[in-house]
Amino acid sequence: MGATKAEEFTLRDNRIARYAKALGHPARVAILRLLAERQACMCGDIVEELPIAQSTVSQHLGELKAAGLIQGEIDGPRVCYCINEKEWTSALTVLNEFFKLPKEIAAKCC
Amino acid sequence: MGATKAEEFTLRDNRIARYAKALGHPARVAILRLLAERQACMCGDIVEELPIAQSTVSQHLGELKAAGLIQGEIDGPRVCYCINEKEWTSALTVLNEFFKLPKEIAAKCC
DNA sequence: CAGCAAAATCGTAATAATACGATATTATCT
DNA sequence: AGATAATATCGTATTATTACGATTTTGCTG
Repeated sequence: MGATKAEEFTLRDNRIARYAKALGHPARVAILRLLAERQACMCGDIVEELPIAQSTVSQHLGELKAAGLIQGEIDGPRVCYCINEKEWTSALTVLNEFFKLPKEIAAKCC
Repeated sequence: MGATKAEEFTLRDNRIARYAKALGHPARVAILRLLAERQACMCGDIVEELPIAQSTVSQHLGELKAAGLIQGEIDGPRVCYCINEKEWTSALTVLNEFFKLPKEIAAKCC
C-alpha cells in the first residue's frame, strides 16, 4: 500500500483498518459472499465463479486468512475454506461500534 | 491498488469494497473518529492530532470525500469537514447486511 | 512408485497507495 | 492591494497491491 505509518496509530484503529482493508477489494467480498452463501465451504470452485486466475484467487484467500476472516482445512487433495465465525463476529462488532459513533451526537455543523 | 478488475464484479460487491477500502487505513479511521467524536466538525485540527503531514491529511480527506463518507464546507479561510450522515448510514447498512450473511447458515464444515 | 488434480508459491510487470516538501489557492483582515 | 493563515494540489520517491503464467508442493489414486 505504499509507505505506511500504521504503527503510529492506535491499536483499535489499526484493527478496524485491518478488517476493512480485507474487505477493500471486490474479489475478496465476492469470495466471502460465496463462502457465506453456500452451505458447504468452498475450495477451488471459487476460481470457476470469479473472473480471475487461480493464482490470484489463492492470493486473495491468503489475505483473507491473514486478516483472520477465513480459515482453511485440508480435505483430500483440496483445501476447504470457510468463514472464521469468531473473527467474523469480532469484525462485525468492531465495525458496528465504530459506525454507530455519530449516532450519539446531536449537533451537526455542515 | 495495482492492476484491478473491479468492473468484472457486481455493483453490490464493488460498493461494499469501496466503503471498506475507505476505512482500510488507520489514518482514515482516526480522522472519521475525530469527526464523529467531536461535537463540531473538524478542519485543520486533524493535522495536530495525527502523526502525519498536512498534505497527507488533506489527501486522506480527499479519499474519504470521494468515497462519500464525509463532506466539507468552506467556513472562512478554513474548511469544515463532517461525516455525511446519509452515506454513513448507507455504509453501515450495506456492511451490516453483508456481515450478517453467515448467521443465517446452520451448517459448518470446518 | 508414477500420474493426476488441486492449491500454493515464485517471479515479475503493471499500477495504486502512502507520505512528504514545496508550491499554489483561497478567504480573511489590515 | 498586501499580508496572513488554512487547505489543496503538484511532483516525486518509496512501498504495497493486483494479476498472471509458470512452477512447485501436496495428497490421493491406480
